[in-house]
Formats: sequence, structure tokens, C-alpha cells
Amino acid sequence: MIQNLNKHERESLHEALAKSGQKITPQREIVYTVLLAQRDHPTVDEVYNRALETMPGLSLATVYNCLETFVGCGLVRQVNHERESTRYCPNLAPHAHFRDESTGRVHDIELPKEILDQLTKILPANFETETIEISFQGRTKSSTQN
Amino acid sequence: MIQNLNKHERESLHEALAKSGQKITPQREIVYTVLLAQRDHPTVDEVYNRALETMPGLSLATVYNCLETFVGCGLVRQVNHERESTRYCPNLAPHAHFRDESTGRVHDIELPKEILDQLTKILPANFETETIEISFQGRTKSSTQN
DNA sequence: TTGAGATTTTGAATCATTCTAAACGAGTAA
DNA sequence: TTACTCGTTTAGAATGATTCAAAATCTCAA
Ligand SMILES: [Mn+2]
Ligand SMILES: [Mn+2]
Ligand SMILES: [Zn+2]
Ligand SMILES: [Zn+2]
Repeated sequence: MIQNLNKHERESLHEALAKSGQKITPQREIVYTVLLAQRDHPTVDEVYNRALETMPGLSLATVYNCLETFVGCGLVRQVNHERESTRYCPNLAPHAHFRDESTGRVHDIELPKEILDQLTKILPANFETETIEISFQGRTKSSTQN
Repeated sequence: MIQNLNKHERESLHEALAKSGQKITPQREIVYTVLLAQRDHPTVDEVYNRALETMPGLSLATVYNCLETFVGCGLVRQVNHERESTRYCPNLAPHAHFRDESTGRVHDIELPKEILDQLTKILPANFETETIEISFQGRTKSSTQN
């Protein structure tokens, strides 16, 4: 089963929501809990099915709503690969994503600040960046499968 | 109107198709011509509408087919941003994309080889990359609008 | 306790993309 | 010429993730 949010986690949820004038609700709390519990970049349906175990009446639309809210207040990032279902990531550190094409799994890749800096430097002077997304596609060699 | 392919362009089209055992057809030639004529990363619908001016009977399904064929033989790249329609890019040089959020336009950003090299170095040893995608979102300041 | 405003819920609508099956066309063998 | 093969194109239906609309619930300040 899924642990509750600890004090610090509930704090950042509350703070992020409050900052954009929104409330903590049981549904939002559970959806956020699901995201933190297993950091495998779940799709909406995966979040929905995991959350159902804790709150059987929850609706899919609400999961869409909650996730959209979280993205809107900067608590969570969307991760898109090709045309697949959007995935969600609560890791707020700057990082890239690696999608293993044989398993479909998405891994976080830590992103050195210096690379981000270099990247913004390749832009023409009048281009102002708000976000940068970096995604790798490939395979992970066996051995100790990550 | 749209120029025909020049000798070199028709050559790379023929070669790329032949390499994967496929033929040049009038439809493929026109779709490829449309892509080269205006390098603004058109969507399928945009390609379709531009191609219709030259070949009125062309079907949308065929445009999907042709573009998929081109992607499959490495002639063209798909460009995805968020959940929007897929766009297509015939620029084979390594490059990133910048999406201007106020206009929706997508610009090519030249990508120094050294940055690509550095990027592959941040991966764990057992991660084998096949593709890297880098995309910026932001705005272009006015003045001489690019 | 009440009313306003936010949130959730259900089910329908959207729409880019994919699928299906029939028509077509170029090339080849008979 | 004719018939056959196989890849391609076409029209239209199906799919499926996401969004929308409207009614039901909830929250919370007054
Ligand atoms: Mn692909
Ligand atoms: Mn967005
Ligand atoms: Zn992530
Ligand atoms: Zn491009």
C-alpha cells in the first residue's frame, strides 16, 4: 500500500497550491501521494489505477484535473515521448529523461547545471527560454538491469 | 507555387527509399517537395493542404503514409511538442528545436557536436543512446522577428 | 446556517492518428 | 496482349488519449 505524505511533503503540496489560490483536497492529496510513492513516471491511467486502491470512488477526470493543477503550480512535470500517453514526474531537480525502448520505462538523468548553461548559449540573442526538455531514447544493457 | 526537386534532392529521395526497398511515387515526390519548399516544420494537415495545390486528388492517409515512410528511412524527423500535432523536419543535421509559445512557430537551433558528446557522457554506463531530442520553449523578442 | 465559489463526477465530444479493405498501377511472366 | 504480383493509394471507419459540459458535492468565510 501507499504511505501518507510526511510533514514536509504535505507542506510543499499545500504551499504550491496556496500560491496559486487552490485548496488541498483528499483527491489531490492522494494523487500527489501516488506520484511520490513510485517514481516511475506513470501515465494518467497508471496514477488512476494506483489511486483507486486508496479511494475507490475517484474518477479519471479528477486525476486529469489534479495532475493539470500540479503542473500548473510547478509541483510536477509532464513528460512526453513521441505520441505516447503523457507521463508525470514529481522530481523538481533539473533532469533529463531516458526512455528505454525495449521496456518502455523512463529514467531520470541528472543534468549538470553547466550543460544547461551551455545549451542556453547556443540560442540566438533574441530567443528567451522558459523551459528546456532533453530526452534520450535507447536501450539499457542487461547486467544489473536498472 | 512549389519548385520541383532538383537533381540532388531527387537523388537523396530515391536513395533513401531504395535503401529500404521502396519506390519513388508521384505522391512521395510531392510530399517531399512540400517539406523542402518551406522549412517551417509543418503538421500533417499543413503538408496535406500545401500538396493539394499540386495534386488535387491526394488523400490525407497518403500524406500520413509518405511521412511515415520518410521517417522510417531516415529522410525526415518527427518533431513533437507537448500534445500538439506532430510536425515534420527534413533537416538532417543534428539540431535542437525552439518553439515560440506566442506564435507556435518552431525554429531549428544548430547543435554543436561537443554538446552532444557531453550529453551522452552524463548517462550511466549501461545506457545506450539511439536518439537525443532537445527542445526549448519560450518566446522570441520582437525587433527583427526571426 | 447559508451562499458563493471551487472541486469532483459522469458521460459525451474532440480530433490526431491508425486501421481496414477495396481500388490502382507498374512491372513481369506467360 | 493478358494475367499476376506486390507495393501503394484511397475513403471511410475505428481508436484512444484528452478535453468539455453540466450537474452534484464540497469547503469555508461570513
Ligand atoms: Mn519512432
Ligand atoms: Mn504547457
Ligand atoms: Zn523525471
Ligand atoms: Zn528541425
